Amino acid sequence: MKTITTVGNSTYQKIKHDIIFGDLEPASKLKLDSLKIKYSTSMSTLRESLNRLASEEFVIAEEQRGFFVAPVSREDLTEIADLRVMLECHALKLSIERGDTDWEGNLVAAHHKLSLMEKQMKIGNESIIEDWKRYDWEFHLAMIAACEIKNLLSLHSIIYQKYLRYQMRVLTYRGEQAVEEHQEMFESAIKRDTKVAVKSLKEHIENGLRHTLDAFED
Amino acid sequence: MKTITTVGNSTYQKIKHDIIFGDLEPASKLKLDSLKIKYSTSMSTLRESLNRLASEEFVIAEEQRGFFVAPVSREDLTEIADLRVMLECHALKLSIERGDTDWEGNLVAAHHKLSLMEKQMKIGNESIIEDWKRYDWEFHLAMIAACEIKNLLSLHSIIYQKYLRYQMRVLTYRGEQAVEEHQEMFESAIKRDTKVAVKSLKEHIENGLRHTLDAFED
DNA sequence: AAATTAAAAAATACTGATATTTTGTATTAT
DNA sequence: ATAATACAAAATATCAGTATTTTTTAATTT
Repeated sequence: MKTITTVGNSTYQKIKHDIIFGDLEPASKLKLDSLKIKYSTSMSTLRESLNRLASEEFVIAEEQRGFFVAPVSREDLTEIADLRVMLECHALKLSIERGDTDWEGNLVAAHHKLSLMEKQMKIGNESIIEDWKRYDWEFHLAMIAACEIKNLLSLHSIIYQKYLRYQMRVLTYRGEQAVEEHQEMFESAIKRDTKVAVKSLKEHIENGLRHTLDAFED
Repeated sequence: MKTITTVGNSTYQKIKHDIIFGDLEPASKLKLDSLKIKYSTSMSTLRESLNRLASEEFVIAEEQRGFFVAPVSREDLTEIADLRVMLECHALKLSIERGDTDWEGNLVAAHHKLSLMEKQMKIGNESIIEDWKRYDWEFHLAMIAACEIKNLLSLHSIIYQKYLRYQMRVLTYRGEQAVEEHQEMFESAIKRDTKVAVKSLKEHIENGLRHTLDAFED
């Protein structure tokens, strides 16, 4: 992404990325002086970014004691997954009911791109994990995009990213099963079979949760 | 509330209060120089607060163009109410299943205090609107407090406050009906009748939405 | 030796000032 | 008259430095 933006915004995105992809260790102290150097920005700009992240709870702010990366735990992961089921299933139901031709087109494209990535993952190309995860996000977003509820989509986006952090921690590929689940969700969405689509999505997330919990180390 | 806190945090709370209670007009420009004076704080501290509020979407931040109070609309209100139904009903179901003696005790207390306030409102004491709304919040929170899902409670808290802003805009008392709805929710929760409690809560919010939409001026 | 106190070092919270960017206004060209 | 351009004013984004608060370290007392 090469879009020009403010220093504050790009710092925010970089730190968030580093939290999600594990470069910043959960529960670790975020020392302002070090971060100032690492992200080459000034104190106030850095603090603005950290305040935004604290609102979304990627960062914990303790008054007069500074900032910490949000800790991880099995309970938190389980909560996040349950919320994702609730938000994403609700959005999916509405999206299938309301989706028009453009929605279908974008969904077909997103699914196709995700499939290509999954084929790469299958043959063991581990260098594309970040790309793969981006296409996974774009597919899930394309599924629910037509729900037309801005407030729901923005909550979902945050929850999805928190879920992603846990996936990145265990970094094991669920393989053929996840591929089949994506395929089933996709086909039933196109067929406008809301019931099957929602059921598949719920199982997809719950299977992912079990898989991630199994690999999760306290 | 007299708890000592940082300048940043109290500024954040004051601005949020002023947005919710309508002192800061929806969609209006938040000029940094004026706010700096109004809330007697410095630029960076002010900007930290605005960044937090922007994350929660009480404020809209446009890059290089500054900050605006989040606009209001009928669509937004409807979205907020629907989300509140989804989040709060889910939390209530779990809370009733998991609630212990302490939960019951706190709930009884919260309901009692809300009832007292509602009696005051009934006899036309309009000076206590902020207190009344605080007790309404404390009652709804006490209902769902035992759900034990931190992530759910924090999302709900933001959505509730957004809903509250709309209520404060129309500022008309729904009267006896809302009182009865609170009573029914309360009694069925104590009886651990999840089905009735959840149904009452859903109707309570939906009735409130209709009432607020009717009084809402574009 | 353990606990308490006091001084120091380190880190955070905050302020005032500078540098960019945007917005509004007037001038010129079509 | 309308559109495009250039200039001036206003506002935002950023930086560097000061003031508090917290944490660490060491000394003192019980």
